[in-house]
Amino acid sequence: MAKRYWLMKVEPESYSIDEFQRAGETSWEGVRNYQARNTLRDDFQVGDGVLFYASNADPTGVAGIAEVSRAGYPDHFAWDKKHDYYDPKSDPENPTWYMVDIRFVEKFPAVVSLQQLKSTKGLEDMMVTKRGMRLSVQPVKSDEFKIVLDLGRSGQVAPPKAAKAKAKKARSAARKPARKRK
DNA sequence: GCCAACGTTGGC
DNA sequence: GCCAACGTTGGC
Repeated sequence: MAKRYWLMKVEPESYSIDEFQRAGETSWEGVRNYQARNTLRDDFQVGDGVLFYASNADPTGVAGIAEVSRAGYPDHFAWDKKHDYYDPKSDPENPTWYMVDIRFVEKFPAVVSLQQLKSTKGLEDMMVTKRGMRLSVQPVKSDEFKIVLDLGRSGQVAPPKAAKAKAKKARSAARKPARKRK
């Protein structure tokens, strides 16, 4: 099987690239979305490349690189009643949720911001650049991985605020009326 | 099986 | 903190 590439999201508040670098390796538990579960369980292979993406961060974006060090295995945190990730639906005989392990590879000199990803040629199809994309484990094409890797290693900084303001304006223009809610 | 309500994600 | 987008739940 050819090497594949993934993007994994995490909020620095729960796990930062610096913590990851110090630890060297970490388990990746707590994914509670079926689509992401399927990917972890069925598609992750040892040696696959991972873009470590910091969400709700400053700046939000790809902070570095990891590699898969253990393929999908049952998320045992789902069976721990006292744990936040506890889920009574998951049966040890037939686990609902899966996790993987990843190993730290490198931290970029500067985060490749979401804004940069959106404005870089060749990354137009990356899922993470799509509005409203919440999937926490996403496939990445090898070409895309390469582009992000080059950007990250170059240490190029994010574009000026003007670009952000422009993007924001375009977004609100596209916004539809809110759904009615009680 | 529909769909409104709800809870969560996540950019800003 | 705001709020749009999304996934899940549950009444029918």
